[in-house]
Amino acid sequence: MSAVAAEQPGEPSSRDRILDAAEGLFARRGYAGVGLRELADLVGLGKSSLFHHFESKPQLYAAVCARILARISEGVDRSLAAGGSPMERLERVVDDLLDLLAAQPNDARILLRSLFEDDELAGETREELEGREFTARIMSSISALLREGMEAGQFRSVHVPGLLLSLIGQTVFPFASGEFGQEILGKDPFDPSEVKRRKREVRDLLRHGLLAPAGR
Amino acid sequence: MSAVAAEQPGEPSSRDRILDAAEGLFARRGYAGVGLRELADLVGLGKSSLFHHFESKPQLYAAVCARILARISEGVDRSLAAGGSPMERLERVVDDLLDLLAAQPNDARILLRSLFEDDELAGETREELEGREFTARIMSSISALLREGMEAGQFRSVHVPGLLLSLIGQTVFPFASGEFGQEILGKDPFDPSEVKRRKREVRDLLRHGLLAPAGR
DNA sequence: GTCTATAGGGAGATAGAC
DNA sequence: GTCTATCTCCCTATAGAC
Repeated sequence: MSAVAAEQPGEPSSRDRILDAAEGLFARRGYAGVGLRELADLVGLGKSSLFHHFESKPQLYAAVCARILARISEGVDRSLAAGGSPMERLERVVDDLLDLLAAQPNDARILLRSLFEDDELAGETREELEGREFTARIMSSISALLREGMEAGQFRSVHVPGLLLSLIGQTVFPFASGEFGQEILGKDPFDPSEVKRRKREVRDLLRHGLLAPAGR
Repeated sequence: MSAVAAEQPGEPSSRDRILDAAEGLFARRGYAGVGLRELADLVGLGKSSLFHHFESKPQLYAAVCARILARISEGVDRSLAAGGSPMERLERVVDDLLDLLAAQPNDARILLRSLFEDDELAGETREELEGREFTARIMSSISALLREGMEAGQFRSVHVPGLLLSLIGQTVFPFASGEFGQEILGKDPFDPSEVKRRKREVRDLLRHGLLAPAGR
């Protein structure tokens, strides 16, 4: 079903507990800021045991990123499957993505952080290739949707790649902005009422910024 | 004139050369990913000499951030000073900010990265307080502009803090997205033609997403 | 699959000569 | 204002017992 092995609900494997803990640490302090000693302590293992589950620190980081991208890619696939007009599908993708980012507080930060670390991940490990595939899949799905909406005349003519970056900035960034976002908003960006508000904001900007004049 | 001491053009001081080099390194690898040894080598100094100019690594980092925020704050002040309708001023602020981020390739990354490092900078150094003041000044200026536009009836009714985060996502994020942005766009986000395109994109989204129906 | 022990190196920071 | 030398600590990773 998924590229990540299916797991029965029960007690999570050591591998999964390591991934969970690493995700939180990497989100807070970034790749270089996390020590394997700290991670091992958090999981309740000896430091060396980590190397039984992952070859190296870069590979562990890539696995954390790949798992997040897999979640998002599957979410986007699900959101797009339900059908509807291009605008209906786009709004559903955005809504569901915001719900997903709100439910997984580490995702937005790790995603943005990973974009900034061009250097670290220069390898060709399985996890890294997986992550790149998921990214490509997500981007091409949404690009296709935008092009379809333009061809159907529902969207005005826009530069698709540019709009993709704008959308990421509007959806992912607020959940990664941490204390800054909290201070600006006056409340936690992850608060359900704030998530709802953001959905409305993005939707309004899309409707008035994307719909062709004929559609208004 | 400015909170940062005025400097004659001539050969830059050691302090400035350290700040310049540190800015580039922090942008590429983040706070924890940069070693002072590497920084010292890059500047052409011994590692210990850095401590003559800065008390500690966190303070150096805060100084780098404060300098960037000072540049942006001054830019925003200048952009707002010229007058015009709220929409004209908002568009000018955005245009000038995009020009500034394009001209200073490290700024966007360091700004976003610094938002993610809630932990590291818990201190109360002069540099850090300065940075927070600049941030507050920038945010309150733009917030006031948005509120003025709403009260004047030129902007539709929006949630000001939420729109602030959206604007940051649309303007700052693309310049921080590095190789990812380059791959999506098919060209360097810092390329003049792409900067021009982004100005147009943000402006179009603002015009069609912000203007009150009566203004259309 | 987890552990202890350790290798080999780099980190931030300080002391004190020049 | 820059240097060399050094302190102490932590890092990733490996070896090998259990």
